[in-house]
Amino acid sequence: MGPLSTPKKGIEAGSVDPWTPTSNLKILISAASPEIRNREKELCLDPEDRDALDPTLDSENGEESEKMISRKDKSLGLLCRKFLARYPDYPKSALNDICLDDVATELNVERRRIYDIMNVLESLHMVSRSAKNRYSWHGRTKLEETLAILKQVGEEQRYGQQMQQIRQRLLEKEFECDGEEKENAVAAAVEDCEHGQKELYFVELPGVEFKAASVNSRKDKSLRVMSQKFVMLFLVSNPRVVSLDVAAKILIGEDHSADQDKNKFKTKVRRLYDIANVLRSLKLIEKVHVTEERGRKPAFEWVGPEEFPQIQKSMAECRKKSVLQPCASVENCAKNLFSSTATKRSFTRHPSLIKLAKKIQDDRRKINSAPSSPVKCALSDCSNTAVPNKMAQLAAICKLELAQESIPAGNPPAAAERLWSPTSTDPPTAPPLVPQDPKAGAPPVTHTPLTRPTAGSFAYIPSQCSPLIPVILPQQHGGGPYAVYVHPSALRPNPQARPQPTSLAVRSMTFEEKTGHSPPGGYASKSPLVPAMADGSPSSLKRLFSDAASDSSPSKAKKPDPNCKDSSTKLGNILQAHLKSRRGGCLTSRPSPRALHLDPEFLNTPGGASTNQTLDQSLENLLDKDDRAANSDSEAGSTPVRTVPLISGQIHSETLLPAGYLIPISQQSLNYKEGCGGETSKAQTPTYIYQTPTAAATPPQAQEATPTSLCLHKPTASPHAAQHPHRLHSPSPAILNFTLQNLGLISGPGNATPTQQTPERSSTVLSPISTLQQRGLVFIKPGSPATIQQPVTLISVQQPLMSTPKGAALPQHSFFHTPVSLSPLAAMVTSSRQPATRTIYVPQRKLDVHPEDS
DNA sequence: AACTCCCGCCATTGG
DNA sequence: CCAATGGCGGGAGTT
Repeated sequence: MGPLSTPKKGIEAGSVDPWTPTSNLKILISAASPEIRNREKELCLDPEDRDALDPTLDSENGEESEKMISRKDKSLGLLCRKFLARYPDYPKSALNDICLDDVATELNVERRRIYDIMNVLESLHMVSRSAKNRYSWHGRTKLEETLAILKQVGEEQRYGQQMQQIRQRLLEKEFECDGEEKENAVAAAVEDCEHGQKELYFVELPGVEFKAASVNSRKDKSLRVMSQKFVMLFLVSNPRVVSLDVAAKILIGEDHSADQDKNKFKTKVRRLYDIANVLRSLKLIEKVHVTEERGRKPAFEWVGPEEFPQIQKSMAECRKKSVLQPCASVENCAKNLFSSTATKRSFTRHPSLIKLAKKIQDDRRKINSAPSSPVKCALSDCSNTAVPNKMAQLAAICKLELAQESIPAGNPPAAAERLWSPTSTDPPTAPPLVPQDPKAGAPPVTHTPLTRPTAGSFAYIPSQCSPLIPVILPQQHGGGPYAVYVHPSALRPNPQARPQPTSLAVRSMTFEEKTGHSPPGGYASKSPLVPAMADGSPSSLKRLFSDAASDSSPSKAKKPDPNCKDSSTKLGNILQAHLKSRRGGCLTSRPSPRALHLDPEFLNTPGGASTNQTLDQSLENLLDKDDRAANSDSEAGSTPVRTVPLISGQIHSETLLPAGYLIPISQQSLNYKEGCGGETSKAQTPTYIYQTPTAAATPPQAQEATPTSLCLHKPTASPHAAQHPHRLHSPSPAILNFTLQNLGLISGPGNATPTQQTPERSSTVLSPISTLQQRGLVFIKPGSPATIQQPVTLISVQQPLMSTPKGAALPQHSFFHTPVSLSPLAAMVTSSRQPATRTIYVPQRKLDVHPEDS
C-alpha cells in the first residue's frame, strides 16, 4: 500500500498522469475555456473515454501540466468513468474480478479514491467485494433490480414525505430568519421525519451477498449507505430531483445540535458530491439547479431508469410475506458490535453502542431470556456458507420465471414454498404495474397502495420495537428474501412534538440545466399546499397567504386540495366498508397500511374528478384483491396466531447492528422462521420475529422489543403498525378505525384511540386536513412536460411510532395486547413501558452526538 | 462568496 | 503489527 497509496500531489502530477495522446489538446482547450473543456469531457463520456482507457500511458510535462490540469481532470466522476470503461456494462460471466491494486495502478490514482468509487458501485451492486483487495464486477446486470429494491425501501422509509417536510422547514426558515427558529425548525423537521425512521441501512441483493465475512462488519459504512439512501431519494421523489441540501438533511438524520449540525452538514454535502459524481458517471443522475425565490440551489436530477415493473409487482408480493427474521445472518454484521462475550466491541459508527452492549448484557442476565444464539448460528451458517449455492439456484430460477413460483423445494420444502408461493397466489394482487406516470392517471394507483403497505410493515415497526429488528422480505425473483436491519436510532421517539408545518408553502422552482438556461416563466408552477387548518400558527398562515399572493396561479394550487380531500374521504369510506365487511383480524392490518401509503401519485392526479373515480375504483380493486388473498391465506391457517413470542425467545441472539441492512436470507432460515412464526394465516403478513438482543436498547425498557413491545408500537405507529402482522387476534374494528383515523382517511370519532395519540400527533395526524396538507415544491424543468404536482402526504407522517410517552403505553396495551403468551422479556417491557419511552429517547440521541468511544 | 470536491491524514478493521 | 479500509474535513479550484 505504501507505495501506491498516497502519492503526493506534486509527484503524482509530475510523474505520471493518465493522459492520453489527446490530452494535450484537451489541456489546451481547457486552458482556453473551462466550459468548453467540460463540454468536451461530457461528450467524451458516452462513447467511452479515450483517456480513460489508457491512463497509464504518457506522462505529462511536469509543471505545466500540473497547472493546466484542471482539478476536474482528477474528479471522482472522471475517474469512475475511466474505471467503468474497463468493464462491460453487462458482463457475461459474473467472474470479472477486479483487483484494487491493479485498478489503482492503471488509473493512476490513490487507492483511497478507488474505495470511494467502489463503495458507491457496491451500493448499487455493480460490484461486490469478493475478498480483500478484490471485487467482482457485475456491471449493470443487477442495477435495475437494485434500483427497484431501493425504491421500495425508499418508499417504505417515506423519504418522499421526509423530503417534503424538510423542504417545508427550509422554506419556513427562509421566511422567518430567526436563527434559532431556523435551526430548530430544521432540526425538528428532521426529527419528525426521522423518528421512526430507520437509520441507514444497506440493502443487499441476493446474488451479491457479502462474500467475505469481513465485509459484513463494514456494511454500514456510510458512503455505501449514503449512496443507497441518496438514490432512494431520487426514486421516491416525484419530480426526480433532489436538492443537495435536502438530501444532506435527510442523510444526516441523526442529531441536530446546531453547531455540530452545521459541520455535519458540510461533511455530508461533501460526501454527496462524491457520490453524485460517480452516479453521474453512471448516468443515473445529472446536475441541475432548482431555483426558487431564494435563489438557486444545487440539485441533481435522476436520469436513470424510471420503472421497475417486475420489482414493483414482486414487491407487493414480497411485502406481503415479509417476515421478520430472527437472528439470521446478521451475526457477522453484529459480531463487531458485540462479541459473544460482549467484551470486545468496536463500532465503526456507533460507539455509543458499546454502552448498549453492556446494558444488554445486564439485561440479559436479568431477563435471562433465551439463549443468545443457537438459532442464529444455524441461520448464519446457512446463509453465509451452506446456502449460497441454493440461494443462487433459487435466484436463478426465480429470475427465470417470476410468475411461476415453483421453487425448488430443496430443503425447506414447506417453508420455502410458503414464502415464495405467495407470489403465485397473489398474482391478482399485483396487477401489472403500469408505468407509474403520476400524471398518467389511474393505473399507478394500483401499485402504489400495495407496495407501500408492506413496506410499512417491515420497516417501521421493527424499528420501534427494538434497536435492531431484522425483517425478512421474501423476494420474488431476486432469489432471496432480504433482511432488513433497522438501526436503533429509529426508535427514538420524537422529542418534541412539532406542530407540523401546516402552512402551505407555495413555491415555484425552476430547474436549470447546468447549461444554464432557466426555464421559461410559463413553466413556473406552484405546488398547491393544503393549508392546515389544524395549524394555527399565525406565522404559517401569513406565509401562506403571502405566498399565495405572490404566487402566480393560486387557483392551480388550490385545485388539488379539494380533490385530495374528496378522494381521501371516499377512500376512507371504502376502506371502512371493506373493513367492516371483513372481520378477519388479519385484514386489520392491511387497510391501514394502504391508506397510509396512498401516495401522492395516487392521490393527486391532475385529472381531478376522474382521478377520484379512478382512485376509488382502484381502491376497490385492491380491496377485493386483498380479500381474495386474505381468504386464501386464511384458509391455509385459520388462526393467525402469531408465534411471535416463541420466536422472540429463540431469537435472542445478540445481533445488534449499527445499521440495518438488507441481507439475503437463506431458505433455511426462512424455514426456520416459518416454523416458528407459523404464519400461516396470511402470506401477507409477515411474521415478525423479534429478537432483540438484549434489549439492545439503551433503556432497558422499551427496547426490549419483544413481542410485547410490538404492542406498543402499533398504536403509535398506527399506520404501519397496523399492517403489522400482529394479527394476533384483535382485529377489532376499533383498531381499524383507529388506524384509518390516524391516517386521516376517516374522521374518527373524536379521538378515537385518543389515548394513544400524543398531543402533537393528534393534532397532526388526526386532523384530516393536516393529513392532506401537502407541502412540497414543484419543480419545473424546462424541458419537462408540464409541472408535476406534488405529492400529497396523506399522513402526516410522523409516524408516531414511538410515540410519545403518554399515548403509547396504556392504550396500546389494551388494544393490542396480544393474547399470545408473552415472553419474559415482553413482560418486562410491559411493565416498564411508559417510562421507557422517554428514557429511550435520550440515550439514543446521545449516541450519535457523542462519539466518544474507547 | 458560494459551490465543488480533491487530497490525504488518520482512525478502524481484519488478519 | 501491518495493510486494507474508509471517515472526515481542510482548503484549493470553480463559478
